[in-house]
Amino acid sequence: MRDERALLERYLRDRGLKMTRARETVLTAFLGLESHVSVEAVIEAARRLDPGVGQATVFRTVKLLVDAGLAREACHDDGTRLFEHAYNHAHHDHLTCIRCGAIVEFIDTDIERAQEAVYRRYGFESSGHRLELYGVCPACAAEDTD
Amino acid sequence: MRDERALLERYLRDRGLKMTRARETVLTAFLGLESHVSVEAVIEAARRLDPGVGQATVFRTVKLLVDAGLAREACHDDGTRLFEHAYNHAHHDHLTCIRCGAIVEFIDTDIERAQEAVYRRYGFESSGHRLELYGVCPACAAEDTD
DNA sequence: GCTCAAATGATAACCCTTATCAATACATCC
DNA sequence: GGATGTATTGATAAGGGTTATCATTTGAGC
Ligand SMILES: [Zn+2]
Ligand SMILES: [Zn+2]
Ligand SMILES: [Zn+2]
Ligand SMILES: [Zn+2]
Repeated sequence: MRDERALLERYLRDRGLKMTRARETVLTAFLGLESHVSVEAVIEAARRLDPGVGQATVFRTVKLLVDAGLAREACHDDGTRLFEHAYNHAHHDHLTCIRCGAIVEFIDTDIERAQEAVYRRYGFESSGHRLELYGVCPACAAEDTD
Repeated sequence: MRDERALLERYLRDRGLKMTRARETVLTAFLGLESHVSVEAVIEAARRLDPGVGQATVFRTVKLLVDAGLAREACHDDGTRLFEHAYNHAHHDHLTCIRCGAIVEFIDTDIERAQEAVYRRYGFESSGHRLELYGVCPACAAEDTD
């Protein structure tokens, strides 16, 4: 939290932008939420801290957080974008339950390595990837057999 | 084309729906396009065949094609959904150039196998996945060095 | 042909996101 | 501390893609 705030302040200062109360509110709200949140969830959380914050400001600030390296866009499959913490939160992929929405974060070195091989095979320079595995989690599968 | 039409007719008949001129137009338009097309592209193609077709109908029909197994939703990263042919078009993943938008379709058995291992590791039942690799294609990379 | 439910197309509504803009808040420099 | 000038804010409107509404038309089966 200290670190994140310092990181944002530095990011802003470096490009002549200002650290404002609204931005502080949005940062605090975002950091207080669990990962994979919509902007709407951030808006609600921010307004619990300060009811007057405008939604346009939250959209703008979340974009700032992404640029500053504090947030990262995660899976967005239904038209709504989701964001997760990016600071001290290494790259990972997602395994999502199509029933209950549970999300498992995982990193698999075999997959990562094989992806690198695909880049080489086609002569592409890598600039990131998005991998979402969909399935039914153990809990939901157990309900099926009841 | 014969097969696809028969497939759609059967799908419709099986659930009391009707094969209409508009649906035939949309099917023909979609099949005549190369893969990874937006609904808007299908609308344009359909209206070249029959200017009177409504856009709502195209949206509805594309959804039907997906349900019937003739189309599949592909990558949609900017808010616009893309669709590709699904009949006689096996599963594959995508390698996309972030400069020119070129798309390479690939299938990598190592990746597929490693994904199965992830499902087993977390006890999930697999129901499909989406893998998009992003990078810079050889042509665009060559431009950079000019 | 007749009948009735399904389908159409024009339009409005919807959701998420971005642009506009006058009013305000911030950092810097006296 | 106070003035200055730009960045930021929040309310609102606009935007793009998609879906809902609904009177009218079309299709399949009898
Ligand atoms: Zn579940
Ligand atoms: Zn995550
Ligand atoms: Zn390229
Ligand atoms: Zn494809």
